[in-house]
Amino acid sequence: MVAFRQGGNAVPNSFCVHAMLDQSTVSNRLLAHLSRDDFALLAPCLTPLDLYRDYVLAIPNTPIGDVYFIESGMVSVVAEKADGRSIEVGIYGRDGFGPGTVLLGSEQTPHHHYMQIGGTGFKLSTKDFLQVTGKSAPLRTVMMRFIHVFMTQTAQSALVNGSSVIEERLARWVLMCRDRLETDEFPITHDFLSMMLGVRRSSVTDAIHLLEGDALIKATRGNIRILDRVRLERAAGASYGVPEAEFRRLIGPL
Amino acid sequence: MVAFRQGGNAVPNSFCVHAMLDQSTVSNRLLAHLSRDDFALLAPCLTPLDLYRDYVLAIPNTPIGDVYFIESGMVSVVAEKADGRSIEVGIYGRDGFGPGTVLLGSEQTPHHHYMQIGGTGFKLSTKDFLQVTGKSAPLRTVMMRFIHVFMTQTAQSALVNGSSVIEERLARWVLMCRDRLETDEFPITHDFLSMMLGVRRSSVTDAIHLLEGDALIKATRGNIRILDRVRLERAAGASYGVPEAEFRRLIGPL
DNA sequence: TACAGTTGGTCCGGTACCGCACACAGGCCC
DNA sequence: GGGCCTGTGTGCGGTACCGGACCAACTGTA
Repeated sequence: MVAFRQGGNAVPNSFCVHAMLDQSTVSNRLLAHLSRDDFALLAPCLTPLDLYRDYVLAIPNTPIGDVYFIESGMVSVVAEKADGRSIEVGIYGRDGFGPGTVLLGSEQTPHHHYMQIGGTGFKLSTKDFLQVTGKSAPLRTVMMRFIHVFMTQTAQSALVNGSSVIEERLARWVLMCRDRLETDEFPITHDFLSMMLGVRRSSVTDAIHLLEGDALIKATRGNIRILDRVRLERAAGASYGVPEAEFRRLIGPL
Repeated sequence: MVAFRQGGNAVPNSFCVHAMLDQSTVSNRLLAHLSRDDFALLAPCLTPLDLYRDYVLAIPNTPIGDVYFIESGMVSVVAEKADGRSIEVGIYGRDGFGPGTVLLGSEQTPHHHYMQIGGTGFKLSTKDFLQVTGKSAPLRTVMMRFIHVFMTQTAQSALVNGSSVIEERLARWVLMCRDRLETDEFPITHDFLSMMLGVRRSSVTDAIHLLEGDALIKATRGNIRILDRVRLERAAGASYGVPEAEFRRLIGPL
């Protein structure tokens, strides 16, 4: 779980919970890259919580009450068509926060945000988040830059959905997941992947077999393990890398 | 062209060009929806210019010198893969400005921005833009909200690229184009459309024939005319409408 | 140990779209 | 007029992926 030191007594007041958090122990990249002062501004508002699988961070077209910083696990951002078909337009984990739209002047998002892979994180109320970001321009800039990176990721999804075969898109997804989880192995079913990629479940099975055939990954029931990261990147081809490079350029190492 | 009154002499100084512009005559929706004061802040920095077809507003991964507000015509935002394949991730016209990334703390964008259909607009230097948006929170909010809408559009592109047939996607594109041009007829070739949609040129021809067969559009050499807007929306199905609704909710009527 | 629920492997016919190629038509310049 | 470029119509074989179904294998609970 998360490092968490109480300063005095952790009583919520009208504005923030006075919980003292040690910046050197957080694994969220945005929080870690904040200046000491900016972190001190934000930390008292953060409430650590367990983000179990399927935990809902945001419901489409519904006021966003809380903003989340992820420490571990992974969030899927999913767009849904009126006819019921849906597809993942982006993911974030310890590299970011969400839903970012609150910083763009929209108290709603048209997308689902939910934990695809369980983990932990912090939450703070939208109100507190806007108040704190309103106080510090550098802090706001870090958050904005993440939004830019996330937008790039969404654009990349649009690109590969329209121009890459499933095998490549799967390789991309696995790599993106790895980047955010720090592990080579994570729980995921073919069924979920089929929703993420917007394809048929058995097409995912086929694509997994292709990657397994090249000894890039090893799939077991409800689980995928990466065997050869470098060659997996090669398999993803031009699908993978653009938003990741933007992250490093603007924020820092993943 | 664009209504343009000079106040005194239009000499550039170190900060802004002092050109007086009448808010009631601009057709850009963002500029039109600004408060009188915010408009007065921005207007002196705006230089009107002709945005001819293929005019480049932004080159990928290159510092953005100028920001543009579109008065007429249409911009394509295109993502390109390392293997050369590219696809449109969004469009904007008199509904917006670009490249929005400068407001998100990135002086670059990974995407191409260029005039797909020629028109007119205003430009101002990135420096001026940031200075002005730094002065007024309400003005910044309007710009941010447009970025949110554009992000929604990109996400919608990801969704339909992965889950809709070409005919539907073409119908969506034509409708989006119409929304931004105020005309039912506009110049576009099958070849360009094939790049936008990320499909084969002859697949576009086929899709056009399908829509023509239902008397929804009429295509002539290098030109498309909308015959029945309502039924065209029906043909686009669930592909069309989400970002448009966000625009109306957050900014105002198109 | 039996059962139920979940997950994965596989097979079917069907089709949307691909890559490529070639012919033809509209509009322009000499 | 003749030549030329750009844009459009069309055809052919190939394939990636679809929708749907069924069964086998694994896993948790009784």
